[in-house]
Amino acid sequence: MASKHTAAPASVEELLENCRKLAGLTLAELARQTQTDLPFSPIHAKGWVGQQVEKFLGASAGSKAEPDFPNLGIELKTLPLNANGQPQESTYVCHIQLMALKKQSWSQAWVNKILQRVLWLPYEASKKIEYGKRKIGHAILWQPDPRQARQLQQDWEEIMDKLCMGEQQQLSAHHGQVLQVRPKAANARSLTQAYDENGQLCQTLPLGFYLRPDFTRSIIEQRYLPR
DNA sequence: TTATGATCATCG
DNA sequence: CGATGATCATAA
Repeated sequence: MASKHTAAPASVEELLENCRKLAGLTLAELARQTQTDLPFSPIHAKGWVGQQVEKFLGASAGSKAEPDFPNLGIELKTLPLNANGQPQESTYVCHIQLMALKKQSWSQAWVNKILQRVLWLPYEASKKIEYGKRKIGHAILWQPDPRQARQLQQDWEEIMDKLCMGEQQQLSAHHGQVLQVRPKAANARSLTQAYDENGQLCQTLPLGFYLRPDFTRSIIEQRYLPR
């Protein structure tokens, strides 16, 4: 379903070429490209940049069982940068299905599949810059290096161990070196079902996986290392 | 309601 | 003042 969307790119090259067209654009120019208006109040349009970039690049929207570019196996993530050119916030990766987390292996984990190939698209998010004048940067097609892969798997296994034991109440964003678990909900009153320590159904906060800012920081810094 | 896109705002 | 927990918008 891509009625209002650009056609999905057929190749990585095509996708990267489209990214080059985005590089340097301001958010106001992006809005023109996607035939949208800049949000009246950015505070009430938190996901706006990500959604417009999806539209521009022809990512599949609202899909839940596939990466943004299913044929390429690539996940798209916009990466807001602060005034110092660094990620300030954690990056949401995916929802955690608390009712279906039995006996998953890291290699089969949805969060792992998403993170196999990520197209990072950094952009200026400093509030010192007027919203419409913030610029989009150069895309980075990334795959975790061995060390990063190890860190991710380690955190995931620690987290999943607790979740599988029904200990989601004892989990917090404090766990995990690079991958963390945090609430992912409309608000603190929206609950979802899960099993508690005794295997009994209970109501709990919906959770999601997030990447810590230090981790995404290291990803964009990799680009400046000699190869 | 669940999942996507995220940032906000308070607290330690 | 950075990180955690809370919150906002939208699609299906």
